[in-house]
Amino acid sequence: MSKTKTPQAIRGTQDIFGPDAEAFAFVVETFERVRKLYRFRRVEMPVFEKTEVFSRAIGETTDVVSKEMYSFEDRGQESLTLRPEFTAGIARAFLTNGWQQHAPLKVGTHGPLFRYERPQKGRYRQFHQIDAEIIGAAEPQADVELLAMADQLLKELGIEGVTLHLNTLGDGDSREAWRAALIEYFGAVRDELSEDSQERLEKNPLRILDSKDRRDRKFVADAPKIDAFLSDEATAFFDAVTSGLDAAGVKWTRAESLVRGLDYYRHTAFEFIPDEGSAAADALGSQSTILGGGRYDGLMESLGGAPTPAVGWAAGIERLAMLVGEKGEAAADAIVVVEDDSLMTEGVRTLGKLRAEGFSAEMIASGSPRKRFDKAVKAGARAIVGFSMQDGATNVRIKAEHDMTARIEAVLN
RNA sequence: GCGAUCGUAGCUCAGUUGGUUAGAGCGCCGGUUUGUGGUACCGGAGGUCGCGGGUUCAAAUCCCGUCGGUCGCCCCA
Repeated sequence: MSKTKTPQAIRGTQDIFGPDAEAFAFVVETFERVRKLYRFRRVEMPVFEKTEVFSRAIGETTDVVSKEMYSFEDRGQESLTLRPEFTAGIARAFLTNGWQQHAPLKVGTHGPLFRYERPQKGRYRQFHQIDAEIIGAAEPQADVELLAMADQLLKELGIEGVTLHLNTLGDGDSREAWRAALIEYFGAVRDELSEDSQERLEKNPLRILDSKDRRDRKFVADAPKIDAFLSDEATAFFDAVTSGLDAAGVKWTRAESLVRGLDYYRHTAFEFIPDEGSAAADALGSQSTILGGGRYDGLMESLGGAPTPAVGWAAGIERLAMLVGEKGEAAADAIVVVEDDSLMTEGVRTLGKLRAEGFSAEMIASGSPRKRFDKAVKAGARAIVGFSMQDGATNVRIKAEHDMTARIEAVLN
């Protein structure tokens, strides 16, 4: 006789339950409410796409594409990939569904994403994001609206001690010129850089700017600044974004070394980051960004579409949930206690009536009859309806908060 | 991919330099007690000490491997 082994959950996945699940739901519900406030339309996207959707949109050389994707061949020998982010799929949908007709299109969504990474605090292999995008809007006003929405969301979630870090990467030409200057600057001191940054020099020199290594940091301060390479248009665009944010009452701070990891970003780049020493920073460990995004004017072309300006952001639901505090499960409006099994029918009938009247209700009718009422008391419902037998007659007892007693009686009669 | 650390009942943990049948609290189930109520007492179920090797007369305890958790690097939300 061999015992069947219980399969383990896959590494980096979570079974979210109890207070964590409540916090998760609170984040999603708040996002949905704010989304409607800002008139973003809801979209539901596929969880997987052709691999090229991501490899072309995000960039072959990025870590996400080169070593973190869950890719597989389906039965038709097509290479598919579990979405590591939302933006690429939404861009693909915009092109393949003719959503150009709705431009400027504001959409929001949320759901699971997949990245093959080493799990740690606030980082999972299947994780969840909320996501907002404005597609087909070249105006800086779009950036402002998107950021105002993010800012309000965080406020409504009750998250404090978080600041919007804002930067511009300029247009394509500005970005390339800056990149070349950075390679030249850091290349001159190559041997003094950290091993990681020597590698970044080849692959993604912008990344050296936010290296945590002390050996790199002393050079970062004097590195070429993007501002010196911005075209007049790019400067004007960024000015319009910042003055718009001020007008909208969104606090921000300039972060000259803020860059984004994915290739498609242009102009505005931003992250909401907990302030140093804040409770939020402690709660998040080394995962500092809770919401990040930017403008991705070049993305549509990489997918074979017409040039289409767009901005978007995404935020990790798990990370936000860690910051919203304990969310207890709500107590039941009523608990029906059947203290004698012969009264089960009465109990079931009453339970149905209560629920039909909009009371959240559950029944306790198992275990030791004498302990059932105590269980209900412990569960902390707003009202308890007890059915018991006394001298051969049915006895109904209601223990409830003041106004509840009358309301429950009204339902029972 | 790299590094650190941990893995004993459902949960939180104890288990002395390796040495009888591995323990506690909480929770769960049952009984008694109380009786308009979250009481107290008694009893019970529940563990191949993550898994696999090794050392030893003897391993929860030491060694190796592996899987998993946690935290950090990288990367990112």
